[in-house]
Amino acid sequence: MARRARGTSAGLDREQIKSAAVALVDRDGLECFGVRRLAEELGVDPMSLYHHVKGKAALLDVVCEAVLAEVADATEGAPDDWEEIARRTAHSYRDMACRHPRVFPLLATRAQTSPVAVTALERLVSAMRMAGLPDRVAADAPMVLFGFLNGHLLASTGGGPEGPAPVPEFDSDTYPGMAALAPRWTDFGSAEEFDRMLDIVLDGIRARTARSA
Amino acid sequence: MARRARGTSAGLDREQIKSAAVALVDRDGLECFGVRRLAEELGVDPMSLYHHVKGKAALLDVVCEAVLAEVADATEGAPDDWEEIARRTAHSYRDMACRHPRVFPLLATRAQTSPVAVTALERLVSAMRMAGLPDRVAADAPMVLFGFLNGHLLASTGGGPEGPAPVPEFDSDTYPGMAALAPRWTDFGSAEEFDRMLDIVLDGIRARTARSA
DNA sequence: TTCCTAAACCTACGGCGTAGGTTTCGCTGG
DNA sequence: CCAGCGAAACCTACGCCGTAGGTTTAGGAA
Repeated sequence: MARRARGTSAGLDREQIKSAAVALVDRDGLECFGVRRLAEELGVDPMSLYHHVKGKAALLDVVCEAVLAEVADATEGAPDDWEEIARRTAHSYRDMACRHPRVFPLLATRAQTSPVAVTALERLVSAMRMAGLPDRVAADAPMVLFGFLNGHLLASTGGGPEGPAPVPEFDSDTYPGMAALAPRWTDFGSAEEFDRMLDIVLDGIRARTARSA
Repeated sequence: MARRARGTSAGLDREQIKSAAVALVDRDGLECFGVRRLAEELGVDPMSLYHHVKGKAALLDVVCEAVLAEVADATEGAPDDWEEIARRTAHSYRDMACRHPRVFPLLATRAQTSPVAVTALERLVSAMRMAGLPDRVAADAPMVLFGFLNGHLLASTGGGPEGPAPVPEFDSDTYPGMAALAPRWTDFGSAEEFDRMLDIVLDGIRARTARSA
């Protein structure tokens, strides 16, 4: 890397740092991510980054914020059907996870209270209440949904673009049930599997609504 | 720490290392965990650990294995009702997560193919098939269940014994639905909330079973 | 023109994981 | 009884890491 004279501007700004950070995590993973690596990527002294971002933790926050923003407008112009909104949100969230499998563990681990996350929740929650779902269900449902989404996508993206580890074989003597079902798991991580599971979760919300009515 | 002469035995063994590692992560968290720290805790040279465990990654594997073993015999002597098995497994899993909130992110992030995990799954899956659930549902259901468990417990333990961050307040103008439901979220992370959500998931599995019949 | 500030760079520190080498204890075969 | 050998410990050293604190300079404000 060509060195820069001391007072010379490197033209750094937050936006540039943000996209470089996302690209770096996408390419090399969280393990390798660091201030020095990112600085090298940008052709800049590591310490220069501290003028724009507080430190490594703040950099990771920025990365989260960036990928979460991609999922923001999933329900733009959708009907007011809460189930349709839930489906679109879930799909949009999954698409993001597939685009950034190495960033996703960061999202699932941290509590999401950023405006974009809250806005998406608000859209879903208000549609549910509008449809007459009891508050109890409308409050629990999004938690179940995002619990499932985070857990499943964490497993099915496997923290990398190689996708999840293939389901192993099971000894049919000690694990007869597992061995019998193994063929059903060959599509682990696929869109079809995701849709089936999402159906189960939404079925649950609907059933719970019916019960409490 | 008192130094030991070079050939003197420190009486290290895998079991001792394992429990010390779990205790260290429980106390100080994953961030601070490291070979040197653990060695200091054991009153031992860092390099001595390498005689028993391959390295840091293997240490974390050992920690996972240890806490997962705690959840092994949750369904000992349970009836063959798949729903009861699912409930017991879920509760036992949650108890473990609450006991080791700082270890849990490790579990949720890695694919679980260890014998104890497979055994627990086998118990659930075979009960489902015995009860006449279609293979399609019996295959999907555990994935939904553990997806939900991992995602929700990750969020509700918040990676530390302080529990999750309290749900923030919402501006009732921009987020009317969220603001209205906020009182319902004050028990976030509680056992009651967990049971309600588990009910929703099990409702979903039951509903899906009914539909495919 | 002069000065100030923002943004860059440089140096240095303590901590990390771990590769490779050295020392000593305790067992075991002769 | 003792030679030798392997296991288990220790020590040194290397190259990373995050970042605190200091220095330099370009460019705008007075």
